[in-house]
Amino acid sequence: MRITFWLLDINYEIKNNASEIWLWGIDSSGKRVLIIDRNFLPYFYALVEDDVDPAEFVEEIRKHCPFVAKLEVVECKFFGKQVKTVKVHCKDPNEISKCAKVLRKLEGVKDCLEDDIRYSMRYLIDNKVVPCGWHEIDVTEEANMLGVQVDKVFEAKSFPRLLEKAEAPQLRVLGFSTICYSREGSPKPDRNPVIIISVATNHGEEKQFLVDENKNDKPIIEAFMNYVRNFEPDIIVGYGVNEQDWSYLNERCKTLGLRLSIDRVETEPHTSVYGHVSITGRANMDLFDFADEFPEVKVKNLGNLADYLGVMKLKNRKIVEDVEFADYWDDKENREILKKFSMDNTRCVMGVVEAVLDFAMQLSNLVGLPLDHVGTAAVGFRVEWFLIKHAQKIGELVPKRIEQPYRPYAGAIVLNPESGVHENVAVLDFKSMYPNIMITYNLSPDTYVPPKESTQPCEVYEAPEVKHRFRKEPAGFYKEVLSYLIKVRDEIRSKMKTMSPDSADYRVLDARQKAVKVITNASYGYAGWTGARWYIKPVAEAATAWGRHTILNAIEMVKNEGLSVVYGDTDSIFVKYEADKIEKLSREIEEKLGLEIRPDKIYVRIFFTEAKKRYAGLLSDGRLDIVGLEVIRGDWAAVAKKVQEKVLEIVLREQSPKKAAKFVQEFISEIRQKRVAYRDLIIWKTLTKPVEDYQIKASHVEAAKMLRAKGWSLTVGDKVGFVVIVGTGRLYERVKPYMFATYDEVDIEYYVSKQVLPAATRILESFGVTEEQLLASKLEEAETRKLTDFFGT
DNA sequence: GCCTTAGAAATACCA
DNA sequence: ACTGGTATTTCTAAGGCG
Repeated sequence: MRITFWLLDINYEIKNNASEIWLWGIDSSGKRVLIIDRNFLPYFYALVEDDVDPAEFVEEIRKHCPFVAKLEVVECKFFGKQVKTVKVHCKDPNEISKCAKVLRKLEGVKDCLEDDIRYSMRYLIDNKVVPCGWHEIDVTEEANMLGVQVDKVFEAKSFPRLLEKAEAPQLRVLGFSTICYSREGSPKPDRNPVIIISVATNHGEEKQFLVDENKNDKPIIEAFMNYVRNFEPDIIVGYGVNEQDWSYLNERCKTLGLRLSIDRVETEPHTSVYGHVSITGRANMDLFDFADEFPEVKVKNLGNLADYLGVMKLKNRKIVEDVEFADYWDDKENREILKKFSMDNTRCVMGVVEAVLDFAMQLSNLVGLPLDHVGTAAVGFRVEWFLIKHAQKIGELVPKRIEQPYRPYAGAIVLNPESGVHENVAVLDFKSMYPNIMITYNLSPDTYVPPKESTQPCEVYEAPEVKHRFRKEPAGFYKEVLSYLIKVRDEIRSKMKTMSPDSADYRVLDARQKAVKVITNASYGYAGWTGARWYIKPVAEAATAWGRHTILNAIEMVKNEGLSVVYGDTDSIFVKYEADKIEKLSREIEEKLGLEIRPDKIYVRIFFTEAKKRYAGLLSDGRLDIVGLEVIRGDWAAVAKKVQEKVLEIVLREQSPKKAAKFVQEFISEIRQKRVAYRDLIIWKTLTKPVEDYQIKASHVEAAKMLRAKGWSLTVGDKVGFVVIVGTGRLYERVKPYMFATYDEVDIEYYVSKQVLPAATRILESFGVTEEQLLASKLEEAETRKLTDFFGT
């Protein structure tokens, strides 16, 4: 019989020394199915020396690895060159690395390749099976002997065939969040109970599991497990669950003599590659992994993300800090607040997952990593899996990951801005500059010509400055991949133009084009990453060299046309706007340099500081665009950011530096009267390494140490929020974690002189306003007159 | 021992 | 744990001075 299914999760099992692929999916009628494929052998490649005949060598291999299941002589490409290999199949995936290790030492074997590709990924790639995609397959039904939690179990009788259909089936989504009770810092699963588990489903159910007065959490964890098993979710989602909740629940269950069983086969959640927690038969999603998609959110916590995405209708909901959980639980009235806080967290989870699920599924589908892997995989690995998928298609062997030494190379050009205010400035942008350079000049690991090799000049593209050479023919690996991505994205976007933005199809396509964009844009960075399997420094170095060449040529052409260039960075040129000239120029540049350039933004008015990468402009649609300045930095107190934003508003919209200066004076007066919110004084900084590893004393590290002294554990990547308090000595001697300090302790003058003033001055000094003038009280007649004298009345 | 200062460390941004 | 280019603040140690 033939069925169609949408792939949710994949794992493998070893039964009697043989391997089985388990495909978890949803069929076209909405049934949950498990399809077991027993017909796929794991394998790797043995690359043989040039003087060895692989056909004869097969016997030699069998002698050394008697347990191999099958040997095959195969012609492949490796970095574009034809190579002879023996494809070595084993019955048991665990034997792959052992066998490869033996063969590597064997004379006549150059190397073994692809022994580091996991069996389940091998299956997906070789059979063109894609997660979050529809397939059809011939199957026979078999008895559900293991009591697996699905409607039907099948045995595969063919390999799956990919279908076009893009839309996902109706999935069952369950979100949850937990609250633990601890009086001595971070909760420890061996002694601190889980007191609240809040659950919600996409069927609109909400449920809260609360401990009794003895804080006995065994019953609630059991009840939670039962709830999950009854609801049978396809996706379980939370925030920070890979690092926190799952391991805590697992450990806690051990302490309580329970088994955490929430999957479809009665095994415990287990940590897998990239640190994601795998729940067999379901997709475990950690929304924290998608927080990076929203760079505007500086402190990446659930509440901030939900607020940014506008998913919680309730504004000003009470936020309970971790340090307060125990106190809130112990207080009758506050306990209600804590309960609501927990339930709201789960509601936030449901809201955020709604906002990112389409994207996550499309990313999974595009790069080929299962939904639960793709979030935790770093950008480099997402790109790499996409490349591996393509390599298989064209018979290119996947290189091993080799630890490479870091060798820096030159990057892009940034022009010095013409500081001050300019009217009518257009930005000419090269479209996807690096990917298009890589396509145009065929920059790729398999087209690179090493310096030793000689070529005819007409055979190769030679990069300016660095002189790296790349064959013009045939099309390189990167060129093919990138051309495909760019083409697909253009197709999607033109299709979207014909659709209603409210339709479900539109949303899916939008998620798809975003996923494609992410992978396209990361490809240059991948090429220059020493950890990449296909790392070839000259590829990245040539891309930036062509980039510099291109932008410098374009600037030259702009100037020759009589237009003035006021700024430029990497792939953009800011010019005084003259509509007809710019249209003509774009065409000429495109023609001459072979790369697409187009006017992107148009600023009615733009302000440049003296510094590069820091400016603000008023767009023709009325929006204010702020770049690089304190307003958009996450490591400045909100007071400074708010003041600077307002100053920019006044300066750019009303063109009145005087009014802006007056505003700053008044704001400083407000701060000094402590009339600004305490939370606006918090400064957040990231711990980029373990606390002990810092070479110098830093304020956020000192604050982290204080938190640690009270039992709160912090890890690399955590943001530490602190305030500056009154006292003497260095700054790092005058900070406290914000939840440990009171408003009375705060050193207001620090915020005036080191936060608000610098942020305001950064803008206003260009207009002749000095710090002294900003500090002068508006009531002081003399100072006001100074300002008036300066600007006139 | 105190003060100034140049350079390193640290962070977060732009493209 | 994708790249290089850049701005900025704070810390730290060296050097000058008394």
